[in-house]
Amino acid sequence: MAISEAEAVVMDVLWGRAPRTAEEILAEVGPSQNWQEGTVKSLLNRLLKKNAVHAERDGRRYLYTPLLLREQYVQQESKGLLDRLFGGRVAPLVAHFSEQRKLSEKDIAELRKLLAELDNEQH
Amino acid sequence: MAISEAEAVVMDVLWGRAPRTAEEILAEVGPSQNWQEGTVKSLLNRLLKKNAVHAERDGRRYLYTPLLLREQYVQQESKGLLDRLFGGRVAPLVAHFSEQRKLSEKDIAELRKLLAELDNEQH
DNA sequence: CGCAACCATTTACGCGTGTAAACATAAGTT
DNA sequence: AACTTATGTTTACACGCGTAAATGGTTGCG
Repeated sequence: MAISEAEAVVMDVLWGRAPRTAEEILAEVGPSQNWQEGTVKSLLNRLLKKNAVHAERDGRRYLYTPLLLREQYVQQESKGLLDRLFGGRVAPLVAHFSEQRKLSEKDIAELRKLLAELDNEQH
Repeated sequence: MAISEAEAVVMDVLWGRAPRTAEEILAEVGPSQNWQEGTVKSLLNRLLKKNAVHAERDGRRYLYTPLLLREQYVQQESKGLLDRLFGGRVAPLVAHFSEQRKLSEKDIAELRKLLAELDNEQH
């Protein structure tokens, strides 16, 4: 089962640093998200059921560690979008942003560099 | 309210050609999706409520036309992903696909061309 | 030992979604 | 006029999600 958006927020905290306690997660995420403790606990439990995190007892509390890797998650999400909207091809996606003028100077510079590197690997 | 994935499938048909009757939509989408008539009707009604499509009576049936443009939808979806996963920047997204070896030769060629064009516009 | 504090687990509830059955209505046919 | 057919509208239902209250267990303190 896919992990939901709220769950991904919790994962983000764990991807930043792990292991973490529920309390720490709440501290980091509570302000921006306005979540109560119970909310975070529920999300953690759902993530446990989905095998996206692991919990290890540490005295009276648990330490949570991500099992699902950020790379995997990003991969799934981006591939989904790419397939649904751009026929699975990257260039049309970039073209889309280009038309939308959403390419910054920095983006362009980095893309150039990226292509140059691909060129080098080539032979 | 955002339009859901199943709803987007219906929109896709309408983006391909419009106006269309419910029957035509079902004919195009039923085989791949295994949907019954009622399902398509429900989705159309929800899209109506969301003002994503317009329905015009034509005798005993309706002709459905998209109001939400494909460009708008693609824009929302891609921006959402970009912001959530890549800090709103395009280059990291492409880098991600590059690392994943998801750039085809064709992609690379097109990206090169795109950058060249951007270069021309520049001055 | 009994109670308070601290965490976690369970339960809850309204909402959107995917899917469809049931119902309504109008028009064509006999 | 009654019956059938074609279409759309309403209602339904299970499930995941966002959010949190209620409940339960364990540990430290008086």
